Amino acid sequence: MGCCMATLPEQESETSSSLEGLERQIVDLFVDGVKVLGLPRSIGEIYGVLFISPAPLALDDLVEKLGISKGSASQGLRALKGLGAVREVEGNAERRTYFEPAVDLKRLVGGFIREQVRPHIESGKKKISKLAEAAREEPDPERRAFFQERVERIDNWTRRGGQVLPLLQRILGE
Amino acid sequence: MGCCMATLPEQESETSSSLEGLERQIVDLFVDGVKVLGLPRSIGEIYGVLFISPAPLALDDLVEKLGISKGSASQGLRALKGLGAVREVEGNAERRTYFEPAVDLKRLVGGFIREQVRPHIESGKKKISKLAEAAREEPDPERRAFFQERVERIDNWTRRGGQVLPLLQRILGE
DNA sequence: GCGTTTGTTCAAACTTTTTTGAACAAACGA
DNA sequence: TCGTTTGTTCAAAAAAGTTTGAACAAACGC
Repeated sequence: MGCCMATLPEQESETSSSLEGLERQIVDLFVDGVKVLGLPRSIGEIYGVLFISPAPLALDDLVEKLGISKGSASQGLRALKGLGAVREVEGNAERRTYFEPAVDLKRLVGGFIREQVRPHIESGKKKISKLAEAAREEPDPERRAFFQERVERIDNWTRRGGQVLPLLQRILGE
Repeated sequence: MGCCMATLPEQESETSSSLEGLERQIVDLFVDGVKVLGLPRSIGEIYGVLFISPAPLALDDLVEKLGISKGSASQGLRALKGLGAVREVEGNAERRTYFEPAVDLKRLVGGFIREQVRPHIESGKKKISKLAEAAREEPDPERRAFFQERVERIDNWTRRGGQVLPLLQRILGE
């Protein structure tokens, strides 16, 4: 795609963001959304602007629309790419790269699980096996039984968690 | 971004706490766990100590074991009660109140969804209906169609999210 | 009443996370 | 080659979030 589409000369710049009604509302919604997921506000802002933009946007568009620094925009885009929530638009002749949002829930949820959830489950598994070992070493038999029951319970939790994730993705994927 | 990229720093907590091996490991595990859920570390510490304690504990026990302030312990317990993750032990003759952890996953997940997830979904619904209205007011027909498609998509996401939650609870409840 | 124990509150101190912005590098055309 | 455009990096500043601790209140026994 050539340049910046039909929407045109964007009114006055300056003084932070130049978002108009609907855009502002969408951005706020996504900011809330990513906060719930424990991600920084700039991630929500960037995704929001891309989500409601009729055409792909470049880094500088985000800087201007949101009134954030280039550094923020760059890092935010990197994170969103990592989550699979944003992709670079292929095959535009220009030098600068344009981005568009991934908009299907399956992909978004999948990326979040892959990047934010799985790593914690993995590292948790290691810790749990160390726990089981520690519990076995308790000398008092009554306390040992109690500890082992508790460790076993945690182990069950993570096992069930691991089962739920693929199911979740399947359901959301339709 | 404390959250967006790969693995965690795995910090050991260190303070004037009197936790011994297994307790320490459990507490660290829960600290990591609640961090993933976006809750403060003291919540994880308190729940962890209660979880691995063979007998209920009172506020001052937590203060001593964890080396945290009374204020932290008080606030942490309040939050955990709100989540349904901890309950007061009934019918002990003493003046001080003792606490024990809720240990079934269904209850824990249910509390988290009720306290941390649902409120956001609710407030999101209101925002979405405002969004739909704003989209309808776009004069340009092409842009209007695009905006409406996007708003509709968000609406679908939340609808599906709302469907998944009870399902999740049912699966984890066994 | 008084002193003690138990727990809560909330402003200030502290900690952690996020954002900024200036320096840098790479790609391109002239 | 050089100047311009585009984007990245990272130390430091700012913002956000958490914990502390001293003041306060409530419940109890004496």
